[in-house]
Amino acid sequence: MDIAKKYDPSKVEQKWYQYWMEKGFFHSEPDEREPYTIVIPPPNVTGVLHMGHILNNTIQDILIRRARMLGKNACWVPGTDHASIATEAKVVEKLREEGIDKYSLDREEFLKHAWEWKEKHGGIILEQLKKLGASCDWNRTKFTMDDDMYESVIKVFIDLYEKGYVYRGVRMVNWDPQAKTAISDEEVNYKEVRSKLYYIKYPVDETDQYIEIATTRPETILGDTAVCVHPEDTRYTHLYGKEVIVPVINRKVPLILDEYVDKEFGSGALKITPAHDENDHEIGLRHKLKIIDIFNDDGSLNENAEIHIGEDRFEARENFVKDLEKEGYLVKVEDYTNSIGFSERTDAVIEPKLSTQWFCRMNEMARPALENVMNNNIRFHPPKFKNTYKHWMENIKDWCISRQLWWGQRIPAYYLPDGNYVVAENETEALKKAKRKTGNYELTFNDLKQDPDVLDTWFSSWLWPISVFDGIRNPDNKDINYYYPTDDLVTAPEILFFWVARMIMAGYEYRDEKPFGNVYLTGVVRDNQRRKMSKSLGNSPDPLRLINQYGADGVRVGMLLCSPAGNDLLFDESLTEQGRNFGNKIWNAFRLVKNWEVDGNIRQPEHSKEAIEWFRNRLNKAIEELDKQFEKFRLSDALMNLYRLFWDEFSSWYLEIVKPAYKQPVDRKTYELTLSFFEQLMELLHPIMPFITEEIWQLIYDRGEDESITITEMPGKESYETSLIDSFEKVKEIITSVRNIRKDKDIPYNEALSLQVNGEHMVQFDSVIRKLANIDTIEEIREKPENAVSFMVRTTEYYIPVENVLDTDEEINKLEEELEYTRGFLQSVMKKLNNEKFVGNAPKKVVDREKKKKEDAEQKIKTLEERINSLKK
RNA sequence: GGGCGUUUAGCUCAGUUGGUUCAGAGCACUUGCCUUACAAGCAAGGGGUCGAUGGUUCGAAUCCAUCAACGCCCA
Repeated sequence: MDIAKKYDPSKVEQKWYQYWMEKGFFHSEPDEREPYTIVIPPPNVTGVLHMGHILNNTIQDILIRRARMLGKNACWVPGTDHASIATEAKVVEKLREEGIDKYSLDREEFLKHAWEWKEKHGGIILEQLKKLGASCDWNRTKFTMDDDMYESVIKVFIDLYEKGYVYRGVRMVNWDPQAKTAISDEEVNYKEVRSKLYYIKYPVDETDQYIEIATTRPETILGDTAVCVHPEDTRYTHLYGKEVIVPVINRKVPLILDEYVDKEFGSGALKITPAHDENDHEIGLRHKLKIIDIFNDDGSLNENAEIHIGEDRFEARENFVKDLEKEGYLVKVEDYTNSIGFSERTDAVIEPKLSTQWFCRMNEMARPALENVMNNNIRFHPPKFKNTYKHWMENIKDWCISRQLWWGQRIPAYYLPDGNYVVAENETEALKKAKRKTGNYELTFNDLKQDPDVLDTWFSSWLWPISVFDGIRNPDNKDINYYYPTDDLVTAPEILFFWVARMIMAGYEYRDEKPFGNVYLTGVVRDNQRRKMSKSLGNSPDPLRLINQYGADGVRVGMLLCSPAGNDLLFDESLTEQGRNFGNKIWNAFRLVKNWEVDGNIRQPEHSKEAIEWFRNRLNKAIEELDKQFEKFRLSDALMNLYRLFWDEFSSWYLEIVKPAYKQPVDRKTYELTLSFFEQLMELLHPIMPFITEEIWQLIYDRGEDESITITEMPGKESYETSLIDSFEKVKEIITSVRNIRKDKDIPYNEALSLQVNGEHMVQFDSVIRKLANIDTIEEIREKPENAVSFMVRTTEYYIPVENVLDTDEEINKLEEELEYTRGFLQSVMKKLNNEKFVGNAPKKVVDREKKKKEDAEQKIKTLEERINSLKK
């Protein structure tokens, strides 16, 4: 067979992916097998594939492929998320480029553009995942705005409303003046910003005194409705009951007392702006203060501000400071660093704003969600995230679920002319309910006005593990009953609360059951300088370029090489290169084996028989380890295990032993067993490197029309002998020592040597030693030979007789070094054994071990001493 | 400010309930090899007082306390 010297993934990968798709290997339908289910964390329709997706989906694919090969009915549901804010922003931007203003369109027209945009760009990531080899059940692809998914969300909203969990309320929300919508606390990024602290004096009414306050936001002075001091702050006692005059606009406001104020900060007096600060708002409620909202939705000042009307908040700040200065109210300005919230979506500075929004009460739903994580019904990997989760769940706040956008599930609340409202699935239902509620049977559709807002995107994705199987609308259908709860969820810790926690809540609320058994939290992908990968830094490699360059298998291995669960991973392209090199190693090992000429008439050499016996045991040990590693989600370790098994044990030891001499044929038995090992290795590796393993698996034997490694059975563990594996480790040490002596003494490999043994020695692998170290005879001796170099493996002494090349002094030096070390070692062992407390308290097993160490060391010392003496003669 | 976490070889990380023959791996590094599967390779080698201090223990990388540095989350 003619096989290329270098493995070329690009030719192979497309071929097999297409084959898998044509044969429908990834499709799942409920049957009598045990299900294994993963739902994908739906990527945004706005996004393109980045390294985070590569990591996340590589892991999911490994898990799902392994489950499939373990005989489970594996179902990986793919899909995308409508990402209301991000997508709407993109569509608005696109329209603007075309000269269209969003507000010149009505809702229906705008949504038409949004859907067009989604159709065009929405599937990009999913298509890219195919290049990675993702074995999703593509027939089940879902989108959070599909009709059935949409209906599920509305149904849940209504249900929660009727249970009293969903309510309308006035709250201080995080207002994004650019997107003109409220966003949740989780969508606000706080950053340290260098700003200014302004010290401003307010005249006290009917006196000639002033009270000084400090603020970073002087423009909000225009909305001040009080000045507050601490009740224990004696500096202001004489001013109790007075009024204070807001500078420039001369509004009289009360001086109030509240313990919230920090006496140490600035002058100890605080201006109170209930409409524009969360804490001020609470103080305002306590003291029944007036609330003056001075901002428009876009962040410009409105009439309530009295001056600078229409100016943007930052422009108004500058101008108002000039006013203050001119009129002598500005005391001083200091540089100041404070933390300011920015919108995750638009990066605009968040404006705390009072508004009426829809909220979802969390306390009741949080309880089972917390409990079932703490008691390990749902396991987090790594478990350290339980702490973070607990902290969050115990301090959970109600969830603001309305967004002032058009792209998303529209809130099913209908307002009546009298300000009342009803919540219903559709207009017809709403009208019925409205008539009943008001007793006014004259109402018509024209009297109903549906809430213009849509729901937070997470309010649809928290149902994902249920709604992809239509479990909200049809709670007893075949799919949901079979696939739910799903098995594993793989996601980033950044969305532990946004998404994971809420899915757990929805799971218990709507199925009375967890949504998944395990949550594997991946790390954050960073570059080798620990910087987060981001578009703006340009430090993220393009995953598709990497796949083209190194192959999907190479990228998957590269990604996994740096992926301990939950830790940040420092990705570097050299890792992908290492992945590619591993593929090439596998390929060349295959070339070697496949190019052997087989002769059915020759006998199987002894060394091959021995090697096969060893590797069979070694392989089964690895399989056992792999089972444990997968059980604990230690995927990096599993990869490293396979990497070393293939590279070191199989290629460097096993193949080197069974490899026939140049142009010589191999016996049939060895050939067939080697192919079988190769096949098993490919099967074990398949979940991690799906493409190259399929290619080779198909070439090892002639395969049938519908066969594939993808659906073949994973090799199961058989028993193995640890002692045999350990004996072979000694053999490796012997061979390495001989190689070192050859190198040391400049003895070429093709010059055969003889080996003499004094002490305990297993003859089982002697022919392996003969072959790999080029030894012609191995004999046991009782005396120290002359003219021989020696080495020790454990307690056994080995000699290689050499003529003329023995440097006695050097040999003695070497032996004396070893003697000294062994004596020191014995001393430390004796220290333990002479300690009565150790012998008395330590377990017998440990003490026996020390005794064995002592005996071994003593024997070794004796051997070394004798050898040195005989050399000195 | 509150909470959580991390610190082991040049780098990235393992290290089970404290106890195998001086703490392991991968990469990087050093040396010798274009040996007939693979230079994207082969053979060998060096490298760590386990962040610091104190304590518990016969015994500590592992348990406890304090401190330091870094990171994340919340405010």
